[in-house]
Amino acid sequence: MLTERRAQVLRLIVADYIETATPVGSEQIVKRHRLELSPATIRNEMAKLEEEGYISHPHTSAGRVPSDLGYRYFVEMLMEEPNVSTDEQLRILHQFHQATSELNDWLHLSASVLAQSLRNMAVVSAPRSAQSRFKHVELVSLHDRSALLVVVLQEVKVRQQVLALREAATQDDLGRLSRKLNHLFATLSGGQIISRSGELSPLEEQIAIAIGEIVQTEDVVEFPDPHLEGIRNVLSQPEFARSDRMLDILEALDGRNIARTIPQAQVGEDGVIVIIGTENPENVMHNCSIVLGRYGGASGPSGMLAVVGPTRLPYAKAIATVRYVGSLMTELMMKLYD
Amino acid sequence: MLTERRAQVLRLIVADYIETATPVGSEQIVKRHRLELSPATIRNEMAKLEEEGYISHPHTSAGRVPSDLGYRYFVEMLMEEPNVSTDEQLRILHQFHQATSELNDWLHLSASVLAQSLRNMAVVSAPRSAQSRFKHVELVSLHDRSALLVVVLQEVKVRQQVLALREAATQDDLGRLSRKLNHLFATLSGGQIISRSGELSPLEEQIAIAIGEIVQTEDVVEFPDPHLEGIRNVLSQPEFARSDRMLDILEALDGRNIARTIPQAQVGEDGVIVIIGTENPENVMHNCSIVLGRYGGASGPSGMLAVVGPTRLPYAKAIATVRYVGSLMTELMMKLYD
DNA sequence: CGTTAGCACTCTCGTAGGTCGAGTGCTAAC
DNA sequence: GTTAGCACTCGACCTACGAGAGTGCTAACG
Repeated sequence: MLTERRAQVLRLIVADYIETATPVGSEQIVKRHRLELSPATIRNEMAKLEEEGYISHPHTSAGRVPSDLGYRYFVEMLMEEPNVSTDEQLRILHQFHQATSELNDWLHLSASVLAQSLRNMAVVSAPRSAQSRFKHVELVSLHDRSALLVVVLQEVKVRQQVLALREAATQDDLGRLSRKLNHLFATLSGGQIISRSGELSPLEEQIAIAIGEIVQTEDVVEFPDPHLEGIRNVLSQPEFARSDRMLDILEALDGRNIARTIPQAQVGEDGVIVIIGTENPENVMHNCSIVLGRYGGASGPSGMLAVVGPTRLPYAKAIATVRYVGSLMTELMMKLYD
Repeated sequence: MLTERRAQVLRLIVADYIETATPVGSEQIVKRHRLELSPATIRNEMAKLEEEGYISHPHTSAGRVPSDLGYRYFVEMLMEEPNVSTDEQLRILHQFHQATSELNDWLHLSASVLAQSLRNMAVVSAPRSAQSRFKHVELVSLHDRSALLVVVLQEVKVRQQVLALREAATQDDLGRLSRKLNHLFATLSGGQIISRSGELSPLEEQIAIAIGEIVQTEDVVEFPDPHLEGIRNVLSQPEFARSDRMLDILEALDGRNIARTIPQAQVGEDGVIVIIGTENPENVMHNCSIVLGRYGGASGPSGMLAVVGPTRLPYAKAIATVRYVGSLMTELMMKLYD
């Protein structure tokens, strides 16, 4: 536990560093904040803070930089969590009102808003249920032996696939078949659908299995259809000025493998969790932080939204904004799908 | 028109520069290719080539670098266009065989293959018709007053939208309605659908208009759903080593506004066109080249595939590979959708 | 006349040295 | 406990300099 004054010094170091991105020195700190203390005193406090691991030296004669532990302490104990300013709220609301009723559109929009607001990167995943369930199927004839299979899931996701049919079928045949399967499979899970496919005719069985597999794949994907926005914001941060650093980060994100870099921590109903630098098991993320939230009702499908940036992240604003945007998304989802 | 020998010198300069990315000097060139001439002679030829604008000096004492005009001459007159090597063909075919029958999947795959093969960036757009036409609609009830509208277009694209219904309707109502609209609107364009919506009941009209708008938006988009792959390849090229250059390029691509950067040139049936550096009207692309091809049958929906990289692009291989992958895609499309 | 050897010149790049300024840590005094 | 004073450290920036690559020019050669 830090003494009051020491904590304040830490707070100022973190705040200044987040703002300026340059190591902060003892004299700077007293000047900027008109402290009643001399730089020497601050230096003493800094020495203690460093001893305890909250800050560190890039090299002998540079100012101090918060360590991951320092950021953690800041987030946990020092930061006052602001509400999103009214201006900002209006700006965001305004953008949300332009959202169409297409799921992907507004996921994209949310990511975009977050990224812009925080001048960092944002990731938003599509909603996902604990277990996805079948809702509706439709078969559209393409040729006498091929058809487009369109599956709608309970979470209002639409999946599609072209099937080479085992036997020829007209659109009428397919219409009848769809109706039968819709009736038979309503609200079933992928596994259940597959296990019941044996009792059907060969063609029906083929289609049932295809449907079952589609429904099942949804269960495997952790963060479905992640929308990524604002990579450029992150890359233009000074910590990535060196181009090799840039490439490292891009490597981590390029391959749609963001899922790996975002730990599947449990986020409570309205909670937002913060993962700082080395707290992330993934190596490439060791100098990045993540502010992770969720949207969607307590039960039913829910999704993830996150802000990703260098550890020098404006945590307070990020947390508030993630929470705010999350709540807007929840609201919108309720309105549209429930 | 260049003399035979001068053209050969140009050819070597372009080839070497594409390979090594460093300005090529007169002595280097004779050594590497065991020419029977002295460096001095080459220098004379180089001076002429520079005078005529085919190559240039970065500074007084560096080797020569091809200009856009030089690349153009190379592509037009000097390059022997290789077939894709058999190894490469096999590698690509192998990857194509893993494609699922989902349109987006294999667009993605194609982009990925191109990017990997050429170690540059690839863009592949979804197929698009001159005018898109309605094929099938399905309404899935979500609530008594909201429904998911799923529209299938003739090009086997699926579009979706959540609708707040003007009046309450059960799934049965919606099923009947879908069947009616399917019958009524088969193979119509968006405009036609909208113009016929007046004769319908209010609810039907609402839905018809929504469908019409969905179909119409397809006509506006130039390169629908572009799949972008291999940004990292391009960014790790030495010409983008400086991080500000990287950001410039990312800016050009990040915002899904690739369409602007790729001129909508007419690409013939089996043709591949090459856009070199400043030939592109878009400023940001002034030190990039594009090798642009198309896939799809002569009539009916067709799409675009392209390789994008620095002007120092392996043109010969790029053209061959774009052509090859394009033909595979055409084939696959015929098989699946026709 | 085309080709070539010779040579002075130019420009980049890497290295080494030198100064400046910001910041630290320590000591001693208040 | 706080502070002034001070020596010290180290990166950032500038300059100088030599090495290396490459050029352009001139004059000689076949």
